[in-house]
Amino acid sequence: MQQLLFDFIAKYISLTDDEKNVLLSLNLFHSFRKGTVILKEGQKTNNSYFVLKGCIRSYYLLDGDERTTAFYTEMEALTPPCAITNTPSEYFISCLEDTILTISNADMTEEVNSKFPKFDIMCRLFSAEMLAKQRIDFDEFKTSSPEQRYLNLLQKRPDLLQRVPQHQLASYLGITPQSLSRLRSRIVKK
Amino acid sequence: MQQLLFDFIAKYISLTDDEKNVLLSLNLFHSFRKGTVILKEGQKTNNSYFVLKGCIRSYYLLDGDERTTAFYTEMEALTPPCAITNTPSEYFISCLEDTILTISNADMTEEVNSKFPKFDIMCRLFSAEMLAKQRIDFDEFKTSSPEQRYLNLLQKRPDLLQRVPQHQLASYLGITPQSLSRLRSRIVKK
DNA sequence: AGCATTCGTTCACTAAAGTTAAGATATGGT
DNA sequence: ACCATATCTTAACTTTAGTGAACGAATGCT
Repeated sequence: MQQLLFDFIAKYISLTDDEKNVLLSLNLFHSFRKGTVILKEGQKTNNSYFVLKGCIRSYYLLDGDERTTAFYTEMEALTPPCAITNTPSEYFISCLEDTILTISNADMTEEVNSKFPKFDIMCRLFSAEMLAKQRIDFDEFKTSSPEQRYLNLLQKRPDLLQRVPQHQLASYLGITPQSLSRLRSRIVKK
Repeated sequence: MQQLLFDFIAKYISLTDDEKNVLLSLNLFHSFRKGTVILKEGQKTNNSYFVLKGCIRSYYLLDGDERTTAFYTEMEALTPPCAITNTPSEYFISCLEDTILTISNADMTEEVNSKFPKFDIMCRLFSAEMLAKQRIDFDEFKTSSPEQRYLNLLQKRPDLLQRVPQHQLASYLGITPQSLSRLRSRIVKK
């Protein structure tokens, strides 16, 4: 697991053994069983999560039912907006599978970044990259119909279709489970 | 204009006069007339834009018609995904109004950040903030109907309704101009 | 194994958005 | 002021999504 993290960081900056040891001393690694709710609505946190193995999912509870907005799998990072704005969380995060995460918070980030300023550089590069990715996702979502969005997902993240229950995929696509089921049978007919 | 920029930066880090002068020496400020296309599809750039005054808009050209995905107004920043991935742009950016921007690129960022490492900190904080904002926007978009999205926009960015032609707003909301017109008259009736 | 719950599909019906077209206004350029 | 173009609205029709309900299959629990 540690190596997975170091390999990921190596894409942005190179670490000395000293620096690696500082990271290891932070007790970043955490395991959760499938179904564990990591963050609840209304709860405050300034944690950031980085998925080493498994899958986590963010969802809102609106009118009594869940609205899934994102899935995070291997090598993807999630800092809940509430951690930035320092307000109670608007949504839940739970583990779709047995999952291993790193969990860090703003204080840890500040500490590491002040010891090793190049971490700021990595954070900046990684943030910019995530921002660009998310922008593209959002744009694609806006400019497509539900059917196109499903086909797009089929192409870009076929693993999700295997890992995720269909009703969660549906709300991720911005539609109801019934619509997704219909849409799928429509596609098969073609 | 310069003061607007410095005030904005001051929200994240404090600048010495020396540092301000370095920024001023970079020739960041640019004016454009309404309608000017700043970035074209297929074009490569690694520019980032920050709106000091006016409004710019990003849009795709799909099947011959424009699909607006975002508006950026005062104190909002845009780094096109193509500037991160170093690929040709998938979309256009144009000025909705007479607009004053700062334009910077990756080289300038690297140079300033290496001279004054605290810029990395500002970039990191600002990126994280934008990421959180965009995430919330995306989530709201996914979990709402077109009508709710319109009402939401009315609350959160009423200025846009004044500044932006309706057919551009429609595609920003992910619907056709006809649907927006219909939806509006539906709301008035209630 | 038995039971309850969750999940996916189907159906009938309703509501809303897409599409095509037409007409009315507004806008910009010369 | 004039014309061409862009913009907004309305309407009729088609397609698709939302809703509520029913059913069977799969899943999880004890």
